[in-house]
Amino acid sequence: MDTSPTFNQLVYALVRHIPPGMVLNYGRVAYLLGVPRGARAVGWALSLLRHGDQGVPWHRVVNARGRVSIKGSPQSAAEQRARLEAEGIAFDEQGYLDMEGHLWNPTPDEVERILREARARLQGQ
DNA sequence: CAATTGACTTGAT
DNA sequence: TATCAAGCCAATT
Repeated sequence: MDTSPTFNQLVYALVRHIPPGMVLNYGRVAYLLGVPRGARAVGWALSLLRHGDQGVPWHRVVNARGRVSIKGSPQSAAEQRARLEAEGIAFDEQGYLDMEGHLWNPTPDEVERILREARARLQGQ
């Protein structure tokens, strides 16, 4: 059996560490996980949380253009925006937020630590 | 195992 | 700024 963590599990592990009031875009999450072009897969992973987010602050992940990017569920998109605004992130009249001032930028060390403990915790599940 | 699915990204128009 | 086409990816069918 392959007990190594799936990509999705690592996505959740990293996203769980995004501080309130900070955001990350899909592409950056993928990059930090070592899959530079896996942005789309990150979106897929987060979409699976639709039925229960299990403490994963999915609302802190937006697209590279700085906008909420949830398709198919207007209510979920509205919820994401509301959660971000509740954390102090403002949106302009066109729905863009300030990525420049709220982009979470963890040190490589921190990312490595997060992933290491995630692997240890998920090992053999 | 091939096709399908999306909360993606970039570059061009 | 809005659209569109391509390229990419893990998970699901």
